[in-house]
Amino acid sequence: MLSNLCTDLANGTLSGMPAHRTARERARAELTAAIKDEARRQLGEQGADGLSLRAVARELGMVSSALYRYFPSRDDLLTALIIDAYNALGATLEKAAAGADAPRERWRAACHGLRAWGLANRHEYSLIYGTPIPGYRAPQDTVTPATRVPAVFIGALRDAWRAGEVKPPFKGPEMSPELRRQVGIVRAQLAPDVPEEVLARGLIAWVQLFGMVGFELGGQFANTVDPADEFFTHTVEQMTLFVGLG
Amino acid sequence: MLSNLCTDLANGTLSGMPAHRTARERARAELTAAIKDEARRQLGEQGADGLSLRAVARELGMVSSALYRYFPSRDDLLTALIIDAYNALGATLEKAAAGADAPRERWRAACHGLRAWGLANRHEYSLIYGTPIPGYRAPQDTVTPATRVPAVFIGALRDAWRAGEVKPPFKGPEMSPELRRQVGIVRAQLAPDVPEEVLARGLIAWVQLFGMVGFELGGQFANTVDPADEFFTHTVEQMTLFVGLG
DNA sequence: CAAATTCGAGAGCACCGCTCTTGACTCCTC
DNA sequence: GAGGAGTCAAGAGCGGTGCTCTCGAATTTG
Repeated sequence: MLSNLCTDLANGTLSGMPAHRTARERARAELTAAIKDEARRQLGEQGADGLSLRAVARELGMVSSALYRYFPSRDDLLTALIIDAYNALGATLEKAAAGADAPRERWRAACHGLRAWGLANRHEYSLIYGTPIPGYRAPQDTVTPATRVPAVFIGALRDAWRAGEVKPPFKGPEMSPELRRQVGIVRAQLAPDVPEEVLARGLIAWVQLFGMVGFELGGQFANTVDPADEFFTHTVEQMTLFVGLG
Repeated sequence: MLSNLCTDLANGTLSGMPAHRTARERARAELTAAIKDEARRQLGEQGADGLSLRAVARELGMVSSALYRYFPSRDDLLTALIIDAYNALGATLEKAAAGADAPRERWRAACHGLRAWGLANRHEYSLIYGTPIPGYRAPQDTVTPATRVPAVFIGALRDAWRAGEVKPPFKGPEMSPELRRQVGIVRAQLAPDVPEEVLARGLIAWVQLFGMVGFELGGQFANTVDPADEFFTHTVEQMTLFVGLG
């Protein structure tokens, strides 16, 4: 349990700062970071399946068993990479959105930012949004970083609504009470003043966006709209209109 | 090469019929089927990663090396399962669509059929539409069966157009010449009379649909629209309207 | 019947995640 | 400053994986 605390500190999962009171702690923090870096490198080359603890240890010039002092299992190492990936993507989107002024431009920027990040870090993208790794259950630690990504989109939509800039182009079907309730959960947390109908459209566009990036990464567009740059841009415009941000 | 022919025959990948001239050929065909069945069983339990040639052989009471007489590698076994999955899904959707009369109802039926099949066969769904297995390249044999699935949707859209039932609810952005050309590839093959604008909307809805099923299977809807029945139905209606099939 | 082909079985290679033990090292406390 | 507590890298080892090769037996073919 003391060792767990140290691991948490080294992983940066606690809000407390490094401290590094002793040389041992500093060495531990550095080695933990080196392991994650090498693991991320291997992840980028061969994907999650190709990530081998033994290979990481080999590359770092140590024996495989030594690595278990830093990450109790392969899954724990993967969890650390997942958290880092969520944070990296979240930061990227926040930055991309911050570059635009009007809410609707922030929405567009976030869409294009997501695709760009996914194409540049396809294995990390697959790690967080791809087929779940069998037998792996994401621990609670991943929830908070994961929230940063949708927050960018919902934030843009919320601000657009407040500025009176959201006008859906056609009337959709009625929402059932249960669906209203479910959408209301998100609403209560992030956008209490936006109507459920608008949030539901945003959610549809959100899913469409991730479907598109997933299809492109999976090569499902082969022989049709591949390369997908034009289709992506066109679809973002269509879905932006659909949401009412056009 | 002769053995390849026999394998192809046993797999049913050639259009020729069994023949079974000798007892050996019959035994080979039966064992090949048994291997695929057991592999499919294990796939359904633990996913593609959990599929082990040794475990399949063990379960069938044979030695692992004997299995290589039937499938030259694990990837070949996976390929056979992929082809079967495409065909099973394709047949399911064709049947679901055939149950409806009006084209727009066939479209809806295909949407709901896809989700139902994906939920009932999640690992097979992931095999064909999930994150690509690293290092695995789908051979040409998978292309034709894969085409059956989109053909159902495009067929419904085409028939609806011919019946004059397609009316997009709002004018979208202009399509670039390059995007027109890309969409035109699909158009030329399956729906030569449907305008590119309509096909592009259909493609957007298509991607949205797979994004939704993928999100649901991946548990991405947790704590929001989960269970996703209501959201799925609502979104299908929205996207059906978006395409102009409403 | 004899030759050619196909088959199951076994041994073996290199890799994997993970566990346990051992001996050396560092740190904290008396 | 010396000891004990805690931490560390290393090694051996377990059971698992995909895959290759060889060998003798069975079956099909001529």
